[in-house]
Amino acid sequence: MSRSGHAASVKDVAAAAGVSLGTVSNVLNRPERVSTSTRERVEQAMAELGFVRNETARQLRAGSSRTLAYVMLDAGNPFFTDVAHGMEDAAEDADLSLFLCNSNHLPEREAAYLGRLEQQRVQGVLITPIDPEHPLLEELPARGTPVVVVDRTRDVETHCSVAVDDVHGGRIAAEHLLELGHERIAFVGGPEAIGQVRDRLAGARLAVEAAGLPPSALHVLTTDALTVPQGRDAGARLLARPARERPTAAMCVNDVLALGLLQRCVGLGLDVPDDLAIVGYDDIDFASAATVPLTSVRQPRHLIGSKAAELVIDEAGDPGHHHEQVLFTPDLVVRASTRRPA
Amino acid sequence: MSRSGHAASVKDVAAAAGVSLGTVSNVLNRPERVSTSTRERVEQAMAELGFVRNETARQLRAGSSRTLAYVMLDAGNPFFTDVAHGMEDAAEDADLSLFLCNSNHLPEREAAYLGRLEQQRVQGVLITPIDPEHPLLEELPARGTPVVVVDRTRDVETHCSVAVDDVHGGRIAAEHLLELGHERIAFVGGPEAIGQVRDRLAGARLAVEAAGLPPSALHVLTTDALTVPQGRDAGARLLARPARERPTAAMCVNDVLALGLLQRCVGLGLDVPDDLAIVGYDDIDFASAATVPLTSVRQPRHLIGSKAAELVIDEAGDPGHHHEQVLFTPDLVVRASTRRPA
DNA sequence: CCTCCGGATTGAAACGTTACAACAACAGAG
DNA sequence: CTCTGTTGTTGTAACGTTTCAATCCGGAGG
Repeated sequence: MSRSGHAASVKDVAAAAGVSLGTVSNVLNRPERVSTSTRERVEQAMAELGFVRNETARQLRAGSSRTLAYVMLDAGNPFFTDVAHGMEDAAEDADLSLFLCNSNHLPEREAAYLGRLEQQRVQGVLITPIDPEHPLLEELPARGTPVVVVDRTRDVETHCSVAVDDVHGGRIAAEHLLELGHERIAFVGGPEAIGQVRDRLAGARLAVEAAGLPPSALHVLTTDALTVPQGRDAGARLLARPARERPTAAMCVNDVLALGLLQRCVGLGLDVPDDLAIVGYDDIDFASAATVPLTSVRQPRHLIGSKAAELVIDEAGDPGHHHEQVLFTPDLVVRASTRRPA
Repeated sequence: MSRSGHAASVKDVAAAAGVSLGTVSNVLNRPERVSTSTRERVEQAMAELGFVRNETARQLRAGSSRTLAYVMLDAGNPFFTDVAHGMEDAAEDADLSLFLCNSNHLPEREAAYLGRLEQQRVQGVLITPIDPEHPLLEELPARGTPVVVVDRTRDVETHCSVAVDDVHGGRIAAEHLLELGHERIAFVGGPEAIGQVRDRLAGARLAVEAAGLPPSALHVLTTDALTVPQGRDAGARLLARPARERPTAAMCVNDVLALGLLQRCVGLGLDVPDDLAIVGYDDIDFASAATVPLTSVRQPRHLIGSKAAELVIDEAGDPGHHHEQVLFTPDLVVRASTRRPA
């Protein structure tokens, strides 16, 4: 392969092989139409020149690209990387590439990525948006770029979405604690602006009500974010209460939060699960790797991703596509962090 | 914005605004050359038609794209996402987009991504390769696509690399334990095929030697991978030894491994750090969030990423670029998981 | 010997953008 | 009035690929 001047083009290959540029293209795209001898000659020329097809030009001519993109909310959260994993597998099956973009909770960055992706004419965009109401989420599909919303919902006609039933998830987490006999349960999470926080809380309330307990059985401990430090802080606030009226169990909106809570509580001398039972949410790998393995609500992460990718691929390819709102049901994984109250 | 037919092009905008297509291009690229009134007319037409610049065509004409890509080894490992973070920031400063690709330890997927990225003519590729000796890593730069190797090294003339001094990291981890007075230290990690495992072990051996202890003071516990389950397994093997000859401290190649080890040891009734001190490596967020916060070797993750991105940007832009092998020095973060032996 | 056929190959047009030389319009200087 | 700028606008030629109608050629059928 030569490094001379600029990258070799079909024209250069054609010249080197002594054929027309149309023939080179045929070798690339419809090899069966080319005689064996010329094909070999062309292939050799390509190898010698180190020819690399210019996807940009192909795409311009063809109008379509071979890539999907997932704009993720937080690449540092294992939940989202597992979702991305599912997408990758589906993309690979369809012979597409998946590019990951990390908005990292920054609205400007999210908008910038969406803009670039639309300009690049990607086949479709998967996104876990910072704000599901953002107008761009309607504009892209209106202009022809399919968008699938992942792990959020919005009942709107412009796109498909794949999410998980958070009310149900909150409910089964609370039910589990109630069945164990806990009657004072802390709900840890926030801010309430986040849809999942609201939904999971609503589910927990349903469970409390169904168990015939008063709403006050649920002690809401609001946090500023779903992070480890906020979990630690919630732990400190919990411990500040007199033991008599302190909840005997806590359910967290997030495993990450639960890990912070667990750390602080154990650090301050509480026994988990005997003094305080803890339920997390998401079932990230680190939840089962905690010193006291966490009971957690598991979401079908891989499936969320692969289903979302399938939807966006379908929308891009099938003119008769009709939008779909998929809702998966989470389940509970019981581990050592929950037990009957002492 | 109209959704009629196909996406609006500069030509459509020009027609709608009653100007030539060159003028539209000027509005886009050199607005100062256009009179205010025509500019406004063109801008209005663009808004009405929902014009989105076709980056593909721009790029074909310009020859250069506005994107970088990072082919990461394992998007589920927080270390790499933090590195990616640093790259994002540097890319944003240079007004480039960063696409993340997850090879996920699969050689075919890594090769597929490299191929597509080269075809897309990205400005540059950042990669933490599965195998630093892979021939593609030389071919891309030879054909004109800059490649920077991240968190691996290879003394070769074809590319820059950014890595961390693993021998030094292994050394300071071991020194810390030795200074605390530990004389039987387990080294947990593997397989040895991984360069970092070899280097960190070498560093640990240097420290032991410098402390005047025999090489046998270091008990090597080889694992099959750097994962939580492997850490648990190592813990079980450690505990199987009679207490008298059991190491009083362990240093792990990885925090993830260390978390598994911690979990199993505590689960089997050992006190950490009193019965067993543990040092991790990478200082991932979950290391400080563990029930017993982990002492760990910290690498400048963000800096690794931003430096790597700067190098690749420089190589892409500056014809006089000369390759550079950057080596950062890690440091130790002491937390509750290490203490003087009982 | 002419015609026709089918496979192999070619040449030109098109995709949407940008750059650039050329041009128009008009003002002010001489 | 002409000349010289200046300012704004236009038309056209690329960029590298794919597609498709047109052509070429050798051989089979009449």
